[in-house]
Amino acid sequence: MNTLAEENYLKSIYHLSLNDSNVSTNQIAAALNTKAASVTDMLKKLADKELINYAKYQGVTLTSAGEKVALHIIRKHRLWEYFLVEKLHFKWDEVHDMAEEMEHISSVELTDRLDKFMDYPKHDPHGDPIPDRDGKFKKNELQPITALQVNESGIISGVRDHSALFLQYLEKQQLTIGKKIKVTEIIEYDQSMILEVEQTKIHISREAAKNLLIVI
Amino acid sequence: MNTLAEENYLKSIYHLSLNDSNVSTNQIAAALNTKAASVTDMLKKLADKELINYAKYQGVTLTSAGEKVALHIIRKHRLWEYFLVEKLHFKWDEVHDMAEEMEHISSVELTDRLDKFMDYPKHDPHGDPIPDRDGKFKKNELQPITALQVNESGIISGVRDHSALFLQYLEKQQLTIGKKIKVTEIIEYDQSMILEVEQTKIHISREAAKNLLIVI
DNA sequence: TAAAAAATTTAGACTTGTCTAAAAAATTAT
DNA sequence: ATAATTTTTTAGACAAGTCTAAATTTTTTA
Ligand SMILES: [Mn+2]
Ligand SMILES: [Mn+2]
Ligand SMILES: [Mn+2]
Ligand SMILES: [Mn+2]
Repeated sequence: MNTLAEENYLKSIYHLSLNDSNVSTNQIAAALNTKAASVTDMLKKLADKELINYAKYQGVTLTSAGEKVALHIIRKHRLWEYFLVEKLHFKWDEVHDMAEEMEHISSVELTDRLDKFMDYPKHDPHGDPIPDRDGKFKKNELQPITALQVNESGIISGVRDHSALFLQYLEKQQLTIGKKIKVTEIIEYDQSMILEVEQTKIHISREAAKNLLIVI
Repeated sequence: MNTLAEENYLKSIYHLSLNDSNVSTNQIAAALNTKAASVTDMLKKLADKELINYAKYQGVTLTSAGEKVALHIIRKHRLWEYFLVEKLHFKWDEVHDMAEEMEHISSVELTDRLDKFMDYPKHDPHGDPIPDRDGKFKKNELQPITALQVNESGIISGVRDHSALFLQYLEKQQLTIGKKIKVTEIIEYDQSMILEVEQTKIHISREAAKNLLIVI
């Protein structure tokens, strides 16, 4: 059906589309660790297959066929991440690269049975929503904790940075999905925040705070 | 490390080696549904990587490095087949093609944890032994039921033909792994066999009998 | 609004894995 | 032991996906 490379391009375009409605060649090249010239070549192929809308120099958007493919890959990625953490007991910072391979396993029946086996999880280990077999999911209404004032609270529900380094840092600070946090102080000098999590106080930089998402 | 194509070649060479010590170019081409010329090209690459012993026109054998790679792929193939049948409740004739994709998932840690998750199964759904992480496994001492005389018994433990058609046929006849069978009659005319399985009599052709393996 | 800078595309090349057709080697038959 | 047949390898080509360098277009700056 679609090649591995095509699938990876569609997935990247989907993710980049969440921030910018038109995705540029250079953005895709950066995301996929490749060169702009290679991206241009692939965009022509994807446009021929009517998976993207592409006009030279104008950037791209996914067609609804392309979005469907992208969401199916993302569904598989997140289901396998959930499997790896919940069934095989990997840590949340260990599963992304494995899921990058597993998301390309093609069987739809397998995907649906995996979903059932795990009792239809709604979110992956990083708090990202898992699309159902039709590609539908509830959009997370998450905010960075920098949106909170002193004495306001929220529940940790996602991350903006998925790097192993950040995830490990959060784990060490007990700042994991589902934990309730309260802002006890915002340091005026550098806007860093002091949080209360399960009776302990934790000091995090504004940089980290921007990447930690909560539901209020 | 090794490409998907390289892995498939090594696996085929391993399987063919079980019947013939030296594997020919044409045998590999037939097994992989490709052309002899393509095989020759790949054999040169695998020989350069010291995964096979290859001398022009002489056929090939795996080096011990090559065998190690092949056994690791086969380990993954059989573990995933077991997973698909035991955890996701697929039928034994449905899992092979999915496992052909899943066997290329690279993480060794994932493979070992999957093994543990399923409590270290020794055989896949078709009765084939699952190599451990060092590539070791007990060689099955199986015989086709054609080796039995009238009134002799055995336990169904494997198949020689893995096609969905044969597996579905066996399933329908209740001839599944673990069942005890007794030969009640061998028809002189065509050597077909009448078996007793759980109080019922089943008539199978010699052709089918040759592909059904038992332990005595 | 014209020049400079940045982004994007084109041109041409390379790698992997495949193919067909032709040549060479090995095997089988007479 | 030679001829015929089969097997295997070589030669040359092609598609997918990538790259560098050069050309083109768009955007920014002055
Ligand atoms: Mn991930
Ligand atoms: Mn994730
Ligand atoms: Mn199989
Ligand atoms: Mn099997």
